[in-house]
Formats: sequence, C-alpha cells, structure tokens
Amino acid sequence: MENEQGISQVQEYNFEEQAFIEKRANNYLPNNLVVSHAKYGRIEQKIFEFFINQIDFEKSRDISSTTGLIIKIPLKYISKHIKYADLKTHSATLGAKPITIEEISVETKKEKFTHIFPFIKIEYNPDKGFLEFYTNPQISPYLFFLEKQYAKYKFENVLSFKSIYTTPMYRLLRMHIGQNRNMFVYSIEEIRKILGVDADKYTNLKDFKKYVIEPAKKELADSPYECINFEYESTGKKIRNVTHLTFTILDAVTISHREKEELTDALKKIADPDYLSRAASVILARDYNMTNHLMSKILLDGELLTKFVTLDIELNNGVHPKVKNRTAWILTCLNLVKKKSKI
DNA sequence: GGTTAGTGTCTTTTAACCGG
DNA sequence: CCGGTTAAAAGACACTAACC
Repeated sequence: MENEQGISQVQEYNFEEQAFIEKRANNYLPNNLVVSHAKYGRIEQKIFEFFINQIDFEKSRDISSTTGLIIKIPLKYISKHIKYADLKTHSATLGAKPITIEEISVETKKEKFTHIFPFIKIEYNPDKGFLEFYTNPQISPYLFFLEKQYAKYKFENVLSFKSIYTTPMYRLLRMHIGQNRNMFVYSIEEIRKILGVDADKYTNLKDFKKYVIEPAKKELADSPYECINFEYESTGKKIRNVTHLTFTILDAVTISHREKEELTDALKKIADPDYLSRAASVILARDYNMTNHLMSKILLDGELLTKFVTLDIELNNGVHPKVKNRTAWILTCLNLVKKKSKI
C-alpha cells in the first residue's frame, strides 16, 4: 500500500521505484525526446504521458544506464481516461514501438540514429492497485540528460487532445517557447518525423496541412488549459518544391510571461551573470575548440555571452543542421573571425 | 448504436516551367 | 510574350475507426 522508494533487482539491472505524486500539473520531457521520432496512436500517447507525468527528475538526476525506473500509477487515475481493454492492447503496442533519436555525430559529423524501446515491462495489477511501468535502463541517459533543456507542458492539456498530431506539436511549441524563441523552421521531412506521420501518408503537402497541422493548430488555439496560437508558411519556391515550413508563435511572449515560474527563473539567470558565464565556460571547453583569448573574450562580454548561449542552444536542438564546424560557425556569428586585411 | 472526425481515392484547378 | 505541358494543390466524396 505504501509507495516507499526502494531498489529492487530484476535480472542484471537495478530499478529505482518512484512513489506516486498526486496532481502533477506539468510534464517535463528532454528536448532530445521532443524532437525524437515515434509513431504513437492516441491511446498510446496518453499512456506514455501518464508515465512521463510521474518521473521525478530531481530525485533521479544521477541515474545511470544500468538503472531503470519503476513508475506506478494508481488504477483509479488512469481508468478515468483509458478503458481497461484499450489499456491492455495499446500498452502492448506502446512497448513494442521504438523511439528513434537522430543526431549528428560530434566526431564524424555524420548522421546517426538510435532506436530505443522505453519499457521492458508494463504491468496492470488490481491487487496492487497500480499500473506499473518498468523502464528500459538504456533509456535513462536520454531521460536524464541534464545538459539538454526540458520542454514543460501541461499534462491535462495533453490528455484532452483528440488529434494524434496535437501532442507532439504542443510539445514542440512548448520547447521553443521555453527557449524564448517564437519563430522556427523545419524541413517537411523533419516535421513529419517529429509529428509521427507515416512516410506514405499525406504525400501531398495540402493533405499534410489539412489533416496534420490544421487540426493541431485548431486544437491548440481552442484549448481550455493553455491555448497557443501559431502561424506557418511555406518556405522555398511556391507551389512546387516547398521544402520547409516556417512557424511563428503569435503570443509567445505573453505565454512565457504568464507563467510566473518561468519568468522569475529567467530573471534570476539574467540577474546573475556568474551563472551564465560559469555554464558557458564549461560548454566552451567541452564542445568548442578555440583559444583561451577568444574564450575569455566571450565570457567577459555580456552581449557576446548571451548571444553565444542562444546560438549554442540552437545548435544543440538542430536549428542549424548544416553547420559542420561549430567553433568556426559560432565565431563568425559573433563577429570574432580575424580578418587579415584589417589591422 | 449513433455521430463525428479521420482517412483514402479520385477529379478538377492552379501556376510554374519551357520552348518557340 | 504566349500557350501548351506538367505536377502540385485543392476539392469532392465515400468509407472507416474512434468516441460518447
């Protein structure tokens, strides 16, 4: 009955059991998982969000890839939203589907992917009174990758959606809002993958807009929990060869200011220049290859520093997929490239 | 079990392209 | 500059699965 936190051993893996926390309003998902690719149905999405809702990131931040989580949801909470028969079939298909994470390798600069199955066991047991998720320990590094930021979004909102494309779109928008960005561009191919659209579906852009983006847009605009309005337009040549979609979040500023936590958090970081420069110096040393002179120049100049941090976050989240050499690119953006003709 | 939103397929319209 | 060609976009409509 009591949900004590404890360690139990199954096969060669450890599991950390997390106690159920009632009424958690927000779900947090690492940005690398926001832009990962998984084709979930509506019910699978709901089950997955119930799982995400209960992850205690603070408690488990040092978890390793040999330790999985046990997440328990009291049956009375989940039965309000998902019927037993649906839960039974769709939790099985959820467990069978991998999440695909695509990245650009730091060393070889080539594309790479990881298919990962998030759960090794999902158990429904009325005697215990819980739906239990046993995560694949291999997913722990992705769930708890602290260098990346998290998208924060409302759990109730996700449960209320009808279209399967609204949830991933909502998480994507929240990710960008969380980074104070109100405009972003994705290739058709990429946005299709993020939203989990099958390759053979909506091959016409018109159908893609009509049945994927428009329903998501409408639902988000009408949401009683948190409405987000966004526009999008085709980028590239008109009519033929539309390659990218440019999204603009209309009231991103209002949204981020409405949330007190985010606002005070942001203010704290701006007011504390040490926080920013400490974080930046770690990133500079680890991910970039430049002279100490250039590094200190960035760290000591407030304007350069904030610009650097913004660009670095964008790089980490695939906003500039074509960049091969981070150092050279970012130095050019910061106007720090030596020009021989001058001086 | 009825209603509605989502999906598949076929037809029509549109505008970029291209050769003269 | 024009008009035919072509592929994408838009429209029409029937079917189907999900939801209440």
